Amino acid sequence: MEYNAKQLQIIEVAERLFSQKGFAGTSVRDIAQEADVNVSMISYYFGSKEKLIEALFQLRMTESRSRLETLMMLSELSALQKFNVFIDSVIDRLMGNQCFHNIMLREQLSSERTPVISEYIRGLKMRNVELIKRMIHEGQEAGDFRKDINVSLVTTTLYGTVNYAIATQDFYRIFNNLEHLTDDEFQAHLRNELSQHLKNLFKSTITNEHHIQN
Amino acid sequence: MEYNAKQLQIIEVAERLFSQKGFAGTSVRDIAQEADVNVSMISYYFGSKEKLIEALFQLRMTESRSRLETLMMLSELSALQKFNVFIDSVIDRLMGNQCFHNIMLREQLSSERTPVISEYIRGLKMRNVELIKRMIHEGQEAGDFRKDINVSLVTTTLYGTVNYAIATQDFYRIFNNLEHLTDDEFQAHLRNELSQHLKNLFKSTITNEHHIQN
DNA sequence: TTTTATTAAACAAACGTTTGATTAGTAAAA
DNA sequence: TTTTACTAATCAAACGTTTGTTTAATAAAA
Repeated sequence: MEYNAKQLQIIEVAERLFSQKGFAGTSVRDIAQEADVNVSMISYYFGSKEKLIEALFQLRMTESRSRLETLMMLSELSALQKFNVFIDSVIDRLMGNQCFHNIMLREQLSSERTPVISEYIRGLKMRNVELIKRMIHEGQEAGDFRKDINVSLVTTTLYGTVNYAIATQDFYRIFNNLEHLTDDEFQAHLRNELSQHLKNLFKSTITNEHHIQN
Repeated sequence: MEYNAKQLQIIEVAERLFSQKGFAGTSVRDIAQEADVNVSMISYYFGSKEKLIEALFQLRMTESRSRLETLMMLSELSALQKFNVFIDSVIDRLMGNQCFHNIMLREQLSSERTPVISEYIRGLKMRNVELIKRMIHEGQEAGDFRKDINVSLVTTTLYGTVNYAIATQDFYRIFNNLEHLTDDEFQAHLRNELSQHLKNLFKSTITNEHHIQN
């Protein structure tokens, strides 16, 4: 589906408002006002408020589809290096699309509100966890990774940490006295700290490192 | 504040519905119907829908207040043992009150919807992260823990993992072929796996263990 | 009797959506 | 070239519902 400038404007405003106030907490009049269009244009272009959020999901999910999969395949990196690349890509993806991933997280908290969206999310999650599974198995066969890794929970910690860090970034900023930084500087800082933290966290747990040393 | 049976019934139904459909997505008529009371009883007892969710927060937050703090103080456990006790207590608290913590996570995703509730959450988060900070410093002074631990991000990983695991438990269940378990069995299983996973994760990263062995 | 609890009905406001009219641009017919 | 026909975009207004809350009357409890 191709969208014209006005349609994209509506989608982008909707994304920001849904992220800030939730789907039910945002009225089509809110969206219309901020996007500077007539209320009826939303029904006219998308059919309904429900179809609008579906259009948002369809747009954002096809955007980010499978860039990573190919990158993971053809590389000559070690399993751990691949895993580190993946960590950074998750951080970049989530921090670079905070509004959308905020909406997506909220949707996961609701018990199956919309079949269409649930299906999008399930598909995305399945692809991600399968990717991690393959990466870990690769490392295990090379003898680099431990055998007793719970793939689901490694995935959960990775996405859970990044999601929660984004959700609570205001608290993080205050608690660590980073209010003197500009917004961009703080975002970069958080990215780096998250990257370092997660790489450390997983390195010592999924590799055989300290087992060999015994 | 003391609540009678009918008030508690309203609060509990509201908690379940807010958790399932969000605050804005739940109408007072929904709540009244499921709680089997007249719509006007909500205004009568709580003043407004907004005050109802504030009452819910006040109730649930005073319930769980500071049981843990005392337990942490007087114990003769090692720093790592204390940390493990803390991990289990977080898992128990969040998994034992999934509806409420679902609501709380949702509130954190919204940018400061209600000052009262934001303040409750900020206070709780501050106490939790300070508790972890003290625990980590204790371990560092005993020489058991590494010096370069980011307290905020350790906290983020702990709460982020448990929150996200709860939010995506249906997916976890399917992906790991655990549909044959009863709901209770699955909950117990998830608890155990989470506990083991998080203890492993943190043990290797926050202790000096494999540094000493070098 | 006074206070508390409960109800059905009513309220204005906000909701998502539809309507019918109008505009501007393009294509077809004269 | 002028006229007619058609289309997509836009709008203010109105539609019927649902929203949270209040009211006024009644029942129960103190």
